[in-house]
Amino acid sequence: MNITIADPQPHTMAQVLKEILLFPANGAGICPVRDVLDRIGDKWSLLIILNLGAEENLRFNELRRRVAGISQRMLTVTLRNLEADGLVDRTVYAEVPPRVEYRLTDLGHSLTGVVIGLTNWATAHTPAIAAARARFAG
Amino acid sequence: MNITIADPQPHTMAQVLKEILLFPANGAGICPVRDVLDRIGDKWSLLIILNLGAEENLRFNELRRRVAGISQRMLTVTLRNLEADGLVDRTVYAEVPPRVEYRLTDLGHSLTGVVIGLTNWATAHTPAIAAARARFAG
DNA sequence: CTGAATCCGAAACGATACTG
DNA sequence: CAGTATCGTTTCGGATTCAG
Repeated sequence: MNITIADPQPHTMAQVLKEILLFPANGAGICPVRDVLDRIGDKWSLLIILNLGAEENLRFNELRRRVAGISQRMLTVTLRNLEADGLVDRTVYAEVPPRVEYRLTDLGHSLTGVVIGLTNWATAHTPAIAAARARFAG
Repeated sequence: MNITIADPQPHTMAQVLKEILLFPANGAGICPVRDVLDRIGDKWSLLIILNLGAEENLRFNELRRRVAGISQRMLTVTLRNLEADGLVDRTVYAEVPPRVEYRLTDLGHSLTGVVIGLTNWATAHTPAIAAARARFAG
C-alpha cells in the first residue's frame, strides 16, 4: 500500500495547504501543527521514536546507547513525555536488577510513516540546504 | 503522482527504520533528522512555510496577520533563517513605503509534501493524544 | 511598511551526584 | 539497571524602542 501525500502540481498543492489553514483550529487558539511540533519538535523525541520503531522494544540503557549523545536525564524526561502522549509504552519488570522495556504504541507506530517522510526529505535535501547556507553566508 | 512513504506492514516498517538508522550520518556527528529539525522544528518555521505554500507570495505584514500570535521580531528572524536555508526567497521593491515579498523556493515547495503529511497526522491523532494525556494525568 | 537593536524572563538542556 | 534531584548554562522568544 502506498500513502498519497499530495499532488505535486503547484496550484493543487496550494489548494491543499489553503484547506489545512482554513481548518477551524488554525487562527483560533490551538493549531494541530503547533500541537504536534510541541511534542515531537524537541531535541530527542523523534530520534527516540525512530529507534523504538526499528525494534520490538528497547530497554533504557539500550536506547541510551543508540541515541548517541543523549543524557540520562533527557532520555528519562523525553520518554515520560512520549508516554504521557500515548506514543510510548513503558513496562517495568519486578526483577533485580530492574528491567524496563519501552515500545511504541499503535499511536506511536502511526507516526513512523511521517517520520520516514521527514527523514527522506532531510537526507535528500541536506546538501542543497548546506549549499544555500554557504551562499547566504558568503 | 503519488508519493510512497512506506509499507505499513510493521516488520517492513521496522526494516525501513533500521536502514535509516544505519545511514552513515547517524551515530557519527551529524544526523539529517536532527539537522532538519534544527531548522523547521522551532516555533514558527513550519507555520510560515504552510502559509507561504498556500499563496504565490506574501508581504511581511500579510504574513504577520496570517501567522496568528507571532511577534515582529520572530517573523523577521525566522524568515531570515528560512532564507539562509534556501527555503524562502525575499524580494525587495524599491518603493515608498517599502514592499517586500516572500515566496517559497523550489526547495521550500519540496517540503510542503512532508508538512502536509505531518499536518494530516496531527489533525487525525490530536484527540487521541489529548485522551492519552488526560489518562496519564488522572 | 519593514525592519534592526536591546533587554529580560522562561524554558530547554547538560553535568553531576545520589538512590532503590 | 533505571532512575531522581539539584544546579548552572544556554537558548529561545516576547516586549519594547528606534530607524530607513
